[in-house]
Amino acid sequence: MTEQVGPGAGVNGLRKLPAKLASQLYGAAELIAERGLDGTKIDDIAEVTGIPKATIYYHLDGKNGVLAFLLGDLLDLIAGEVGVAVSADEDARTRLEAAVAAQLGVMVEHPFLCRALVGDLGRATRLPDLAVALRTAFYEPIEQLLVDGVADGSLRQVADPSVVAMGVFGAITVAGLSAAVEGPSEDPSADAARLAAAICELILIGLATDELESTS
Amino acid sequence: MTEQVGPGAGVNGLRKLPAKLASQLYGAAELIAERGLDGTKIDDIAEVTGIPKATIYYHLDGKNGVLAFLLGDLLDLIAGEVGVAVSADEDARTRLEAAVAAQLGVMVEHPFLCRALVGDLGRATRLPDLAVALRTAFYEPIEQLLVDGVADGSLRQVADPSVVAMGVFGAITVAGLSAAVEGPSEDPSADAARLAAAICELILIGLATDELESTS
DNA sequence: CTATGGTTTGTACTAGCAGTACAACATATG
DNA sequence: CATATGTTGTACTGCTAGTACAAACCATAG
Repeated sequence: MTEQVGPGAGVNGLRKLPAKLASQLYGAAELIAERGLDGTKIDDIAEVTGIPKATIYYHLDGKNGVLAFLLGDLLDLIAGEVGVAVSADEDARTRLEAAVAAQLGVMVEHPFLCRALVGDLGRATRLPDLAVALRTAFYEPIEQLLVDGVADGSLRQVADPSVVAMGVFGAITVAGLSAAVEGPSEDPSADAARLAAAICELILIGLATDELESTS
Repeated sequence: MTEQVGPGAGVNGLRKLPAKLASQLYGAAELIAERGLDGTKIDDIAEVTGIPKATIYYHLDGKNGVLAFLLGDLLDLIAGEVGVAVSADEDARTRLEAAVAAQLGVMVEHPFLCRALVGDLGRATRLPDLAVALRTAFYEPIEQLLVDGVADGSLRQVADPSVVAMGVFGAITVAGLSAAVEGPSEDPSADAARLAAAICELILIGLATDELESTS
């Protein structure tokens, strides 16, 4: 309905955006995080970023374009960091711990983008590129690690791997999101480490005491 | 900014809505789930529900009112079912399993409402009632169970309870959401049971194999 | 200096939709 | 029947996303 095959650039109008404009655009993240994309007028974005409305429209595909640009960046960042963690030369369990830390690290460092992401999740998933990027950045690495872990013996075989992977993904992401909502952290890396430790504890050794281990 | 102290009814205009209209309104859930609230015109809602626009505005506070009504219902439902599970006469671990099952059960049975909820999460959290209801329905029961579990010895003491509670909440919710996005299930109760089993396995006994249990 | 082609920006305009106003009508209740 | 409460169609207002376009701006090459 909305976009077909953008003439030159990617699927949106982005990707060739001059560095200067890109950096200015980040100024809109907080606004969008606070009010949601719909509560944010294009003219407001123009004002806080200092980029005139006409220029925004020249490069980007309107409001959605702005969101797509910002979130696309965040997702690339996460995918990158997590990718490094995942492809280290360790057993899967260790890499899983590293991946958790990596994802939470990026999230804690970019609270506004994270909040914009949750707040406009619906719209984001309706932007085809972003839907894919979301999956790639967040979900797939975890899924892969669970498989690897079974192979190398560092993680347990579970009955329903895809549901478990989704659960792990949810645990990490919601923890990160809730931290982002609290507002910018004073010591991001410490905060991220704290979150990562708690989540790893949860997903690796669980909450049960060492008595009966039967489930059902 | 938006609303102050609604004259008569709750904070929105809802709660006294005639049963007939209420049931008709549910017809809008699928639409909103699919397109997001912003992609949905009030006139569309009027058409699919069969309730004339003027009538909608007579009872409800516009589009947000519709969303608030639908999600408020869902949240009450979840809070109810989970509440029953949580207050049973069992150890905390068993109640946690029941609560997981209860929450997932309701979610699987109302996929469209769930999708509407995620899709417009931003807006939902910006509607004061809903923000509270969200917390009450989803997060608080879990938090409480973790505390109880430590007290009665059925769950482990963790270093950072609030982060862990958030993680548990995320695991459950994201699993349920992802099931909702797949579309309506053919056998909701079986599906819910499958999800619940997987999530309980994850959060209770974790993924690590029984070797070294040190976390860093 | 001048021509050419991309970029930048102000201004004015169009179109679509949320929300409102209001009058006519319906239904119930005493 | 009278009054109150709910129901609905119709017409209107106001806001804002997005577009059109022309005038500047800036580079590079000749």
